[in-house]
Amino acid sequence: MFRNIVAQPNFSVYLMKKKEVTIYDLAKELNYSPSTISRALNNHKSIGKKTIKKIQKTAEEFNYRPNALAASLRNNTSRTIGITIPKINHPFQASLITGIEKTARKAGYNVIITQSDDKYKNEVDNVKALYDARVGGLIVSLGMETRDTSHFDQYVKQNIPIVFVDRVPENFNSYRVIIDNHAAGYRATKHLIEQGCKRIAHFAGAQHVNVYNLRKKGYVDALIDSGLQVDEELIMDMKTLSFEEGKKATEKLLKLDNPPDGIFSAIDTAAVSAILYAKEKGVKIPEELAIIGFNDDPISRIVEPTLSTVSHPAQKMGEISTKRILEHSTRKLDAAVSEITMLDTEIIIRNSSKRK
Amino acid sequence: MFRNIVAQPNFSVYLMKKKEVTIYDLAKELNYSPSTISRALNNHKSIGKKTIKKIQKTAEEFNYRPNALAASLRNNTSRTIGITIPKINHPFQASLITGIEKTARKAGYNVIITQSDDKYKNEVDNVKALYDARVGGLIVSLGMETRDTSHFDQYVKQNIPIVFVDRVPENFNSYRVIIDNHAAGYRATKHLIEQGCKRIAHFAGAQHVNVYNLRKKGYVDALIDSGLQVDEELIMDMKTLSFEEGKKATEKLLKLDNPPDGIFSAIDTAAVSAILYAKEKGVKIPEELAIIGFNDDPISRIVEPTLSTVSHPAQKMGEISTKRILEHSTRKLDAAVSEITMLDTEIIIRNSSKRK
DNA sequence: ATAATAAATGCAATCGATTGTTAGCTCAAA
DNA sequence: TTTGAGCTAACAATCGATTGCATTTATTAT
Repeated sequence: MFRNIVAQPNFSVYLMKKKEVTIYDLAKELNYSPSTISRALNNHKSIGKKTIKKIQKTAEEFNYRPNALAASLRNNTSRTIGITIPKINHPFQASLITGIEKTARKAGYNVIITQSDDKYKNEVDNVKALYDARVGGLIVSLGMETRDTSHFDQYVKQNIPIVFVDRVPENFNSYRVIIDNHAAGYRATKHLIEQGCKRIAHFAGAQHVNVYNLRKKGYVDALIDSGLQVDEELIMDMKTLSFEEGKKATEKLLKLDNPPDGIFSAIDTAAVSAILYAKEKGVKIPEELAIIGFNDDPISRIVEPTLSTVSHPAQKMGEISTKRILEHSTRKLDAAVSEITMLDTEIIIRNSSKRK
Repeated sequence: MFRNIVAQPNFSVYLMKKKEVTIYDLAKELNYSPSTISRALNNHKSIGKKTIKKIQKTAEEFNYRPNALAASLRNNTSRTIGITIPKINHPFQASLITGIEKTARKAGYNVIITQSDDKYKNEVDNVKALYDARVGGLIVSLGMETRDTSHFDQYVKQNIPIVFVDRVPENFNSYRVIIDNHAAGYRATKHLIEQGCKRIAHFAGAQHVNVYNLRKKGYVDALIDSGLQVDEELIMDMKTLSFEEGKKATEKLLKLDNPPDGIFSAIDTAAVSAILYAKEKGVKIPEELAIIGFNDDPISRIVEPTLSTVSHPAQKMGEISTKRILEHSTRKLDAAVSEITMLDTEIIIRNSSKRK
């Protein structure tokens, strides 16, 4: 499987960690008290300008690096934000993290990341581990299995802000950063109708998850408002909206006596899968079957025909979530605040649905 | 842009953090000393069985959660791994992180993530910030701009293990987890030759970055070994191997008097871009132009024709990197060890290069 | 020159968990 | 009854930075 090459040049002495430089060392060196060193390094106003200069210069010479653990312990607040999301290597979530990390770092915060893999137990464990690390705030996108949210209670008790993003709980006072899934689902469906679709199928996700539930509601409402029938036969329930599930669903749909002429998929992956399978079966897209997805994943631009979709401002959501946490300490709110930020989505019309 | 809805139910009392439960509280409650509580919670052998039971039960009842900051401070080692990579939202790197996080969490470690965005300054800042957080180990994939590695010296001095992964420095004693880029480049090129290509172009990345340098060397060596000419005109130097760069390069190549009949791209993105552009220009793939990429990104399976590529065991690399760090404390090595783990790659032959 | 004010610095406790050393206790064998 | 093995558990120092309060020094006004 792989080769290993080991070389070990020198022993013993190096095994001991060298004593690190602390403010006490600097204090001794410069004949100041540790308090003065500490204040000088933090540019405290009660310390003289030249003193600050001198101390900071020496600190640099000595390669002094503050111990954030000690500071956090003393202050009882750490400049760390915890994240719990289902999967890091999904385009939407990776972008979400990117936005969080960038914003946090600018503010001098570190980000600890955990992934639940959509398992409830993992989520609970992660939330505990982040608490143990005494994060200053928590950003969460719920796992598929999560129905109970009591694992977050301890944060509220300690007034540690929680921001739920995208996949959020129904009943939990906290910050929320979401998109208008209902409106997005409505518009995506409406778009297909405008392109002349009369029988539109829907690839639906797990219905206890807010985003999938609302996208479906939007779909249903758009049909009703347009005077089209809602046909349960055309609503394909899926667990993960994966490539495989998308294929199976498309297969089923195409076999119907009265197959659909449009598909709104709650996730791009399944939509792309539908395109590929339908093409394989000789169905013309978009003429015979118009398709629209959700997320604007990279594959949606590459598939042929390119996939129409709903874009989800992932990085922006991460950025706003982080800002909520950074602001929290400034504002006089407790963690049980219920503040919802709803971002706009954008329908991106590409070739998989453009008939005119 | 977005709507905000704020509701604030209750004030004052909740603003103060409630005092957290500590081992001292448990000690008082149970009439034990804090030392006993601490040892009991850690299942120390010198504490009686029933005592441990009783203490752990009470801890649970009181919702006690250990303060990892305090423990780390005292022990001078934190169960935290720091990561510095260029970009989180790139498929390869997202998978790398996934592998790291999973392995670390199984061992009870947290993962702090930072991204350099391929900027040297960011990388330096991040490496410092992670040091300040007193991580127990560091996993790094170097940014494009990095040529000097002195920002890692402090880790070596403190015997904090560093694992470089994928994009690694030339001269720095540490752990390294890499793939055999030379062999991969060689085999990819050889594959095109076997398919009958006589004039093979190469999309090359920045040559001071080990992975791109070696892929190119592999390409050149394969040509030479097969008695083909190395034509500098066919080697396209690119900064980021992006979609746009791929397109421009393909444009240039197709305009040559004697255009290539094969392309080996050091990254999938540029390869996909080449496919799309060449198709648009009426060039038949793979008949007139065979293409192979590198990374096995999701888009490589979706593009038409599907892209042949070299798969990079990203999660596995993350897993192994993490294990190196976890093992480090166990083994009697200092951080200046030089241990290289080289993983195999796999050539995946899809339609963009299969002529026979 | 002197009192009064402002500026600069130091003292010592604190955050929560860990651990080497010491001390108390139980039980059994002699 | 005595003694020591074997358990249990406590004391107190430690990790490094922070900060309210006290104290010293410098500066200004009168």
